[in-house]
Amino acid sequence: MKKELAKTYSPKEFEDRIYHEWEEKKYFRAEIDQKKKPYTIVMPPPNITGQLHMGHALDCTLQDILIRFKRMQGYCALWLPGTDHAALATEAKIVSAMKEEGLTKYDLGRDGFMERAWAWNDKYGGRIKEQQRRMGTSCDWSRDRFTMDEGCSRAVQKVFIDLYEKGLIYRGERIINWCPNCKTSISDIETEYEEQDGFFWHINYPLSDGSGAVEIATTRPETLLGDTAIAVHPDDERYKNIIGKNVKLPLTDREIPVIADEYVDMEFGTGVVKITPAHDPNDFEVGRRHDLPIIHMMNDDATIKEGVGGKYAGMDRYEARKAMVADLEEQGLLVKVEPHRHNVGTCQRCGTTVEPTASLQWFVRMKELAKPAIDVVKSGELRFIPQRFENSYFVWMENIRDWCISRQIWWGHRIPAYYCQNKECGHTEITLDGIDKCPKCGGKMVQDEDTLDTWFSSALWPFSTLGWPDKTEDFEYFYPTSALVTGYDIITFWVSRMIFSGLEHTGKKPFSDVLIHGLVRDEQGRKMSKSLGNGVDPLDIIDRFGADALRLTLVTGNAPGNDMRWTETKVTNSRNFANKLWNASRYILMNLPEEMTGAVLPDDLPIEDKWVLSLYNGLIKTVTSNLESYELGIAVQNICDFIRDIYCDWYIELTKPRIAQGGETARAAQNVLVYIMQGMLKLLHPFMPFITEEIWQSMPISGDGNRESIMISDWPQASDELDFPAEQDSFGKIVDAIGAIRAQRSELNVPPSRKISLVAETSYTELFKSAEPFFEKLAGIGEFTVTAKAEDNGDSITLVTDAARLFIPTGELIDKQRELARLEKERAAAEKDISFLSGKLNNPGFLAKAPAAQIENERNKLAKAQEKMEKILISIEKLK
RNA sequence: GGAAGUUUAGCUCAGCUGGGAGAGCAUCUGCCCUACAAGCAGAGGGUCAUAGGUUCGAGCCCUAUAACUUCCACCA
Repeated sequence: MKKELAKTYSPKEFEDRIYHEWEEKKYFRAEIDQKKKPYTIVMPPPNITGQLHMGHALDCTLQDILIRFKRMQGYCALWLPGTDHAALATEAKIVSAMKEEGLTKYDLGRDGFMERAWAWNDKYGGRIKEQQRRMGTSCDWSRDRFTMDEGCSRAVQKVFIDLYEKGLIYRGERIINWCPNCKTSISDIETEYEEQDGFFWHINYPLSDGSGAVEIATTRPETLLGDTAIAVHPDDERYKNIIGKNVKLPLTDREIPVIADEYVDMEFGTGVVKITPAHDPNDFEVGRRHDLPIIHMMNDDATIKEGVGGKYAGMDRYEARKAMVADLEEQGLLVKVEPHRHNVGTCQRCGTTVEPTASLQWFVRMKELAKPAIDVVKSGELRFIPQRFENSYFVWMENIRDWCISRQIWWGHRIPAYYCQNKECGHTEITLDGIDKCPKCGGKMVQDEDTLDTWFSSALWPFSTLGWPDKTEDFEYFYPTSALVTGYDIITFWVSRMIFSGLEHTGKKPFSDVLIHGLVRDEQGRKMSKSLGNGVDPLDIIDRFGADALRLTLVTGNAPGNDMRWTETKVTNSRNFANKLWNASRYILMNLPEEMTGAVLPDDLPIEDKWVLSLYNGLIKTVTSNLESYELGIAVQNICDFIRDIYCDWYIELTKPRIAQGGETARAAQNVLVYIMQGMLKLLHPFMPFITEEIWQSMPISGDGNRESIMISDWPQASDELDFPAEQDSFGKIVDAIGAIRAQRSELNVPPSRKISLVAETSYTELFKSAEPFFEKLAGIGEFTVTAKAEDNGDSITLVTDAARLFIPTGELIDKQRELARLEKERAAAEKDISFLSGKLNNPGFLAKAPAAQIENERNKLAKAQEKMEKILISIEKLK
């Protein structure tokens, strides 16, 4: 029912209220309807450690736009929300919170710690959902999921077992990245390399036969405790004679062999490499080829191990390095120290320098899984928007290495592997049900202590959330999902893993389109980060400007995959636009008759109504196609431009005289005003859901829109009945003429309050005559004459459009020179046009090869330019 | 070392498959015209990074160059 709009736009007054209404009325719920087509988006689950930041706000906005658009288009639209347990990130937070109480996780034990972790989830898991509600997210909260809830956990276990049975998961000793602070393995992509200044220590390893020493160069001298060989290139003439000999390993009493391996680069360093299989990936491979022993020389906290470390045992790795270098120097084995800049791997979570370590871990064999995941994108069945991101996806997938999925932490899905404690037997059993007795030997079975990489569960998100592995109704109906919206920063972590997991476990791609967005940066283009303190809090922006303004800001002028800079003036602009729309609506409502119940377009409409309807019809087509091709920024630009420039600045102003006049003509205008307003609100609704709903509910709504909420109204359809190309073109001539007069008035500093006379000479006399009220109202014309042939006495200012010559009599003598100069400028401009266009049309190549429509178009432009030129020339002649 | 992106008005950025360069902000001018000064009407401002090429026609396609950004790999 119609209700009053508040005097000023203050989103605080209605945003929360409207959201609750929507939620109460269950508009967000996707009820399966076999008559409708499904449209599904699964939300990238935010971490339970987090709170809403600009990245989420952007992510949220884009998804909400798509889902609201599709819902209005008549799809059964499901947006499925949820949260991620974020294994290591969360555990680290809990551990550090406990530290303040003076507790470690070992004080609590595994069960006690898990209790805390679940309590943490209860406390913080819900927070971000409240924040998302404030953004206006229309997701189906009844289907809310968590990566560690029962269903998702079951999917994880099932996948683990399936992969194991297919031989795609194995346990083995490999070099992994070990974080000595988090005390867990991390995967390759969780390791971030940063360039650091370091040194090259040149150390002499004495030959055991006393025939001299071999100089090696290393950046990590402490690892020599784990050396089990030194290597040279087999073709290296310098060292051929020492291959097979032994060297004395400094600071120890061990002797190790000199081996030959092609891995060694003769050009680099001294051409001799120390081989530490336990602490370097390449050395590990060399060690395997040469069957070298693996000596672990560090504990899990990166202190030197008892037993191998001698006097250095117990020291931290850097402390040991210092001590060892000092000792080497003392023994005369240190040849030299060179500064050296190199890349050092650090832990993505805590920044600690990782220690590559040979360790017994679980891995997913990736080669086989990667292939179909590459093919599905290559074939175009699954696409990235923008497409360029497919490139890095391919590069990563094609060079993929096995994925280390076991983590030495407690918060996560525990690996369903059980090991027989009987050393003779050593049987491994993978099972969903706990098992304590070995099926082979009857010995005691103990479950693997480790949990799974957090991405192992998020990789299953598109189907685990829909009930898989059960063939639920949801899964059957909504899967595969339609679009995935996420930032380019997690394509490898997440998107790629969902793709191969979906294909492997469900036999189908998990989604069709991946819409990639960029990062929201600060005003100086820096990443928003906690350490810099340059983050902008979306909630603060919502408090001050409203969620609609925030959303509009995030989507305006942004193209897929591109970063954007955050500035507050952008939000002010968005808020100003909202205010504009608000006031336009208020104006319309103020002038509507009480009894009006809906907008009905009369059969017989004046030209300006047809003009605006025709433009509006074009807008529907453009915006719909923009949205369908993920051009969200362009779509919203088009909508806003129309609302501001066409609807407010022109059409409302055009109808004011009619409204004031009252009667039939006013009634028609009111109907058109409301009709288009409804349509604009619908088009804008996905972008600015709150304000459009608030206005919608205050409007007299009829027809298909006679519903209680814009959210569930139908998306506007372009139609031939709204298409008036002739009127659109004709009225364009009036708009041109008024524009020309306004510009001239402004140039001459004629105040808007002062009426001027106008004589219009045109062949469109009827058209111009009928437009008199517009000239009066919008161009400040007092006396208005339209004629097919004007008496040109040379005492008027003459404006020329391609449809008319417009004379503004000055009353007194005009400055002939100045007027001539102005006309001369116009003539030059017209001449430039003509020469450009006729040049084009005289070009045989253009005529032969350009499409016919293009040629026709250029011909029309030329004809108009020539008409205009004729008029200008006449005026110049008269003036002279 | 490999790859991708960016370079367009003073600033922030659009510009879909090639058809005479756009928006917002900022600047300047004039306006409180009963929806809106969070506004209205105008104006100025660009060799589309550089050099070649393809084409009837290039901001857009190709090649090279420069600067900046990012991702991947990682030689001890």
